[in-house]
Parts: sequence; structure tokens; C-alpha cells
Amino acid sequence: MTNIENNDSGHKTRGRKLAQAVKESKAPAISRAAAILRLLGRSDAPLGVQTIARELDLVPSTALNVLRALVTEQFVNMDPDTKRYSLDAGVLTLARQWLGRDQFTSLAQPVLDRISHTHDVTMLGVQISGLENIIVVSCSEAGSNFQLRAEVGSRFPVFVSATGRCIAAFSDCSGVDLKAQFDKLRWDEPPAYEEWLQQIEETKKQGFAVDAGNYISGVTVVAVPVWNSRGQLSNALVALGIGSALLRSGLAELQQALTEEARKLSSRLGG
Amino acid sequence: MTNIENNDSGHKTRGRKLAQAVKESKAPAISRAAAILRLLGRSDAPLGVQTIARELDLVPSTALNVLRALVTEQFVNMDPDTKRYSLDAGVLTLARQWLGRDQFTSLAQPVLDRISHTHDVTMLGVQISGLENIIVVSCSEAGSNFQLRAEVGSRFPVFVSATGRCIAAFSDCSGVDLKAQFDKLRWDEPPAYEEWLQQIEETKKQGFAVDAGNYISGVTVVAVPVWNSRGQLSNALVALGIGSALLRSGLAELQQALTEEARKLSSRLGG
DNA sequence: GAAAACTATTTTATATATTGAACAGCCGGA
DNA sequence: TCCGGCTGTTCAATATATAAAATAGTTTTC
Repeated sequence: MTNIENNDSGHKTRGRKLAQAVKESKAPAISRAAAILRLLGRSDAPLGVQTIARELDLVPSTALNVLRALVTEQFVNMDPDTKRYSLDAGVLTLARQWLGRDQFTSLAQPVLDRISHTHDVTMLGVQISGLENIIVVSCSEAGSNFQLRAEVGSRFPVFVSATGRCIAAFSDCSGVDLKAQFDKLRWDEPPAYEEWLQQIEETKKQGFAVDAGNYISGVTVVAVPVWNSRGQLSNALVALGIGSALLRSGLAELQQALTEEARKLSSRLGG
Repeated sequence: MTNIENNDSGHKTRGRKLAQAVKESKAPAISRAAAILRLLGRSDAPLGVQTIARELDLVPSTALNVLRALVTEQFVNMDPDTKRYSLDAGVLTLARQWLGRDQFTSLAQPVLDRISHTHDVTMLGVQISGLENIIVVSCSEAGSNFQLRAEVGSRFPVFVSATGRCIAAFSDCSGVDLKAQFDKLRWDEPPAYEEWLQQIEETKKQGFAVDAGNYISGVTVVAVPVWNSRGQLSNALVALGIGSALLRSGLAELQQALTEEARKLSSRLGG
């Protein structure tokens, strides 16, 4: 089984990114808190104050203050014996409330289930908020052949793979250095920049995007845009399949089904 | 269908609670952020800065700063047109990571499914962290009769219903004014305080707790404690059923099954 | 159609959160 | 047993996040 994950290189880059965010924000404690939460989320085992502070380039006492606040807010759990910190169930409450209220997820789930079943592909519903990340918000896996998996909550760079081409094609990217963004991406088999631009043009014409093994070799990704009530690109339906299998079982039909369902979803999101 | 919810009285109490938390903490921005996140989670529609500030007794400019920080951290989404704020999918990422790493949820889910199926009850797995709230972390609903429902992520007061009696019986409650806590609880049919104390004693003896229609009239709740590796009360298995139906289908057997499974879970949580 | 009442946002002085050093407790090694 | 290197934690000085008023824009109201 291929597990798709956002290969955040991280390490020391994170510390600097955080330092920037802290300086520019007028509520730096929140940036620090977010960084700590994400670190704890990534970590397999509970972490101590020093470890956290070192990893994020924070002063230990500051880290302690932030952690204590997060503990009282029930976002973080502290083991009183080992003095180790880990995520607490409080984060669940928020996520649940979000899921319950998001129109796209509730409308998209049955659609994803249907398509994944009939076309034997892994289907994802993703959210596109701003031009930072895209987030997988719902997921339906094909039953037959064991295959591709992406967890709900995973994040990916905006411009990568088929979804990336969709965003580049249909979002307002004025003021974005596409070349610079492109250079930051990590693909299994990166397309040339010119080639990529051409694919974006193609996407504009046909209304959906295809990634034929660029992001993950051997895996074909199809993404179709979903528009919110104000006509902005807010979500996308994404199909993942083993390249050869997808070609055999009718890529054209899948694309047609996807565009049709995306159209319906877009109109229903208005209501 | 009865939807079980935490009837947080809220209103102006929240403002004062937040004010306290802010004063005592050394990272008040985090308390404010948490309050805002929870408010947005509760709200059906996106909210404006002023609304948020008024509801939580915050200075608008402070609320704005906090909101902007939350937006850059992708926990909150702002609609640039309407300037309204709502939860963003970023919270999902954390929740997903937590769920994936929590031993109890992964071990408990199959158990819940099995019991809910064989005994035709709604099963919940709850987490007990500290003495503030308990949180529903997994859930399995019986198929046959349409009935009781509690969402994953819901929170309840610690001492309420059957779970409350478990906690009172098996947690270290020294330094807790039980009477004061008891008086704050809201039940459909509250037991007398003396009666409640007696039930706690009973719980200590038999190893599980029963709430026969006190919390929600007509609904019987059974809760059995689950202990973590250091022998602390960390979770509980909770069964919910229509009182009459439960009595008919064998309450005793359900209790036995629950205690047995809780025992197994406790030992496996050590590994 | 103008003004009133609302909104989000910027500004600046001050109360305060952050810092970095010093403190206390713990464990492993010599 | 003592020491050196860890840990989490406290404390006082300072850099800074916060609060209240002023600004600017938008919808409502008359």
C-alpha cells in the first residue's frame, strides 16, 4: 500500500519559519502554540519541555508557559509523572464541529463513495483555503485492489500534482511567483517548467487537471475544481489510481463523471 | 432520535471564566484563541470581529489580532468579502494525528462495535483527562432501533451520569468539593446528594456504575473504568440504552461483558 | 440622499508576556 | 558518595502585546 504523505522537509527550516511568523504577528503566542501542537501531532511519543523548545527554537520557559496554557485549554495533555506532553482530545471537539458544519464534506462524501466504487479509484475531497496548503477533508477508498491511501487532515503544497494545476489554472495567482513556487515542489518525476505551464493551459481549456505519474510515479491523479457560492475555487474532487489500471478501466469516463459531479456540487454549495 | 449534548449554560459565564483564565495564565493569547475557536465551533454561521469580541468580552482590536494569527495558522478561515470568520480545516489535521496515535481509540473501536451489536446498545469510548471534562472519543451505534446518539468530540461534566460516578469512585478526588460539583450538575431527574454518594460507594464495590434514568429520563447508562499503564483512570466504556429495552435484554450480561472488556483493554493499554 | 449606526481596522501609550539566568530536583557514572 | 549533566521550573528586567481612542469604510435608516 502506498501511503501518501506531505514530505515536509522540516528540520531547521521550521524554526526559522516560526521565527518569522512570530515577528510579523501581533499575537506570537498563538504561532508558538500552533507550532507546538503540530510538533506534538507529528511526534510518535510524548515530548518534554526541553525537547520541544529545542526543536522549535523556543526559550524553555516560554515553551512551558505556552504548554501550560494549552493544557488548561485541554488541547494538550501532560503526564504529571513523566512531565511529558502530548495532544489531548480537545482538538477532536473542534474538528468534529468543523466537520459537522462544513457543507462540502457532507455533500461530497456520498459522491466520493459512489465514484470510488464504480470506477475503482481512491477518491479524496480537498479544501483549498488561500494559497498555502490544500487539506484532505474527506476520503473514500476503493475496495477491490489494495492501494493508495491519504488520511483525512493531511496537507499538501498548493501547486503540486493535479490539484496544483487546477489551482494554478483557476485561482487568482496574480502576484505569485509561479516559477519560484514550482521550484520548491517535490515530485517523483518533475515535469519541466514549460511543460507544466502548458499543462495548466490545458487544464483551463478542459476544466480539469491530470497528473500522469509526475507526483507519484505510476499513479495517475485527476482533479476537478469545485466552486463555492461566490464563484471562488474552494474545493476539489481528486481521483487517485494506478496509472495502468486507470487507463484500462476508462480514464475518459472517470473524467466525465468527475466533472459532472463537481458541477453538481458547485451548484449545491451555493444554496 | 435523542441527541445527547453538553448543555453548557454559557452566556455571560463564559466571559468571566475566560477573564479568569486570562489573568492567571502567562500566555493569555492562547486562552483567548481557544475561546474564539470554541465559539466559532459552536456557531452555525461565520462570525464577524465585533460579534466575537462582544460575546467573549474581548477588545475588538485584540480579537482581530488573535483572529489574524489563527488565520495564518490555518485554524480559522476568513472570508475576504464578508470579513466573517469560521473554523478552518487545520483543526482536522491535529485531530487526525491524535486519533491515529491514541492507543485507546484504536483498541476500543472493535470492542465498541462488538458490544453495541450483540447487546443492541449505543456504545461510547470516553477519555477522562484531569477533572474538568470527559470527552467522547469513539462511538458505535446499534443498528436495530433508532435511538441515542452522541458525537465524537462532545464534552460532558466529569461527575454527571454513570461515568461521573466512576470518576468519583476511582479517581483521586481529594481536595475536590464533591457537594459543590454535584450542585452544578444538570440531570433530567437528579438524585439526592446522599443517594448519589451511596451510588458511588456501590460503584466502588462492584467495579462499574449505573445511571438508571437520572441523566436522561428513560435512558440507562452503564460505565466501566479503563486504566492506563500507570494504573490511573484514563478512559471508560459507556453503554447507553433505552431503560426498558435494556432491562429486557439482560442488563446483567451487558455489565459482565463490559467489565470483562474493560479489564482486557486496561491490560493491553499497558503494553 | 444624507446622516446615523454599524462595521473592520490602524495607532500609540502602557500594562505585561517574554526572556535568559539562576534554582532545584533527578539520574547515571565514576 | 560525590560529581556533572540532565531535567522542569521560578524570577526579575525589558522588549512587546494589549487596550482604548481615532480612523475609515459600509450598510441601514429616515
